[in-house]
Amino acid sequence: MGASRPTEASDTEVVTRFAPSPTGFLHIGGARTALFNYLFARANGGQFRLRIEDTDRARSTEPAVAAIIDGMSWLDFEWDSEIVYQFARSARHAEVANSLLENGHGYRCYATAEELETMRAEQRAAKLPMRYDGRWRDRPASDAPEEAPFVIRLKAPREGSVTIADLVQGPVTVANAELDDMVLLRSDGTPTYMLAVVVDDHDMGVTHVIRGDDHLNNAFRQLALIRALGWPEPAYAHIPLIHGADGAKLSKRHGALGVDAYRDEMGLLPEAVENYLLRLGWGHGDDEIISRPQAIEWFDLAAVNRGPSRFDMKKLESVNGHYLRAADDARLVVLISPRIAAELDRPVTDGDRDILQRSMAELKKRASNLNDLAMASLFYLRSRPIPMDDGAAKLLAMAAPGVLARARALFGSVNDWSAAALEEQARALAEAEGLKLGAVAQPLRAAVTGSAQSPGLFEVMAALGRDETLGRIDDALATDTERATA
RNA sequence: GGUCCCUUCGUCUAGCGGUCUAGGACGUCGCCCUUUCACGGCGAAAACACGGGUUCGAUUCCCGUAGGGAUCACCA
Repeated sequence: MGASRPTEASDTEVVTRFAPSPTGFLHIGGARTALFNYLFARANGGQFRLRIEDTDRARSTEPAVAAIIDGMSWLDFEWDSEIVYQFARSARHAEVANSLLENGHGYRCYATAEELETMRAEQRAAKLPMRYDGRWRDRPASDAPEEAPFVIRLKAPREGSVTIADLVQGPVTVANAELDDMVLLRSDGTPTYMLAVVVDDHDMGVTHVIRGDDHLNNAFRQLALIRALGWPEPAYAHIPLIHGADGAKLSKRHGALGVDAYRDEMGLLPEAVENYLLRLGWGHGDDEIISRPQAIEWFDLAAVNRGPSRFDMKKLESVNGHYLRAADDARLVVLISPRIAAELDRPVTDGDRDILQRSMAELKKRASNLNDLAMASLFYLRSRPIPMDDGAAKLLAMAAPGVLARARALFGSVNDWSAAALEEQARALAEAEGLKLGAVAQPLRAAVTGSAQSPGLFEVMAALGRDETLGRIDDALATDTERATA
């Protein structure tokens, strides 16, 4: 791969990147980092690139790479150019480290791991900050033990300080004395993360590094490397991390889930997750529901809050409910079909899809996620006799004697099987019986839907059709008789 | 512990010296709509962490305190 650059960016074009390490799924915090990078690039007419940081061979896995790409695709964060795999570029990383040896900004360090551990233990005991003491920094090459393994360290400046004009955090200054000479190339010749990011960002033409603020401290070390190399400095934007509801950091070990879980297990829509993530740590006046194009127009790094924000599932669900109601009915039918098939333990037929499609407008108002939507849709598709839940059984038991039977007789003679006509009949019956409409409708709802809650009863009856509706009422009547005679 | 960052309703946020008796959203609680449940509508309770400055005037600027977070590897 050598010094070739995957894509050469022009001097003025904005280039951002999302650089996850494939050690697990794409978690929610990573998704937000990706979103901000994506939005910033698009807002500035620049490029958004994806880099897989797989230099940690022990922890990187192929399925994780697939999961990240899958998550990015689901969220529709389209990246430009090809994906850069960091491990494949290790020769170039080594080349850069060696060039530092030549220009005097790097040096070989022969300290062993045990030696360094002893050094740290002493520092710890003396309550001193734990830093590499630079023991090989100025030693002549003649001191080098023969055939001994060594690492290449950066000869970082020890005087003065560095200030980063962070686009989110504002100016942040750290004294060089706080930083030690970091390892760039390990003794086995592989690059460290610090070296790899700097080289890859440079070679990819990255102009704006937008990442979690857990990297803020790293930025100073990376800047020192960039300066030693004489390369142009990117702009930095360190966005705060997302915390769990308990205020603790949301990590893979602590409650963070992959975006696939939000999709599959929680039944959320990608546009809802995106909207929620956008509003977490960023705001635009009182706006809550913000479309992708609108976000691209409005998004700016300066408005990103500096403190971490807590993840609130309730609000995410609410935003999802909004997008669910706005979603196309046919799309929702497709999305809930697999869930329904699993629940019913049979394939979803064209007829099923047809009735779901016709009922979706009402169904989706009652759900805030696809799981609930699927569950609420089930009663349309169950075969007779449909199961009664407790609420339904209670309604049936408490119904005025004979109303259900008289309603059955009445509907049996109805010719116009439309919601409006059915309602008219029911109202007439209620009036004749001296009952409120609810006293007639509720037992009917129980019989027809098996539940005490459902979309509008007459719409349901119309969607179910005459035969199915009448059959279900008959089933309820039959069990009622059985109970009476038992 | 060192260094760095942060601090407005329970949560996400608006606010960028006077318009703040602090606005919106989620959640919570009422009411309305209504054949149930939702949706929708209306309304309520709910916050500027604390202490000093600066200023005619601080939620807004500065400094402390407290609290929270990040980071200190031949991991990324």
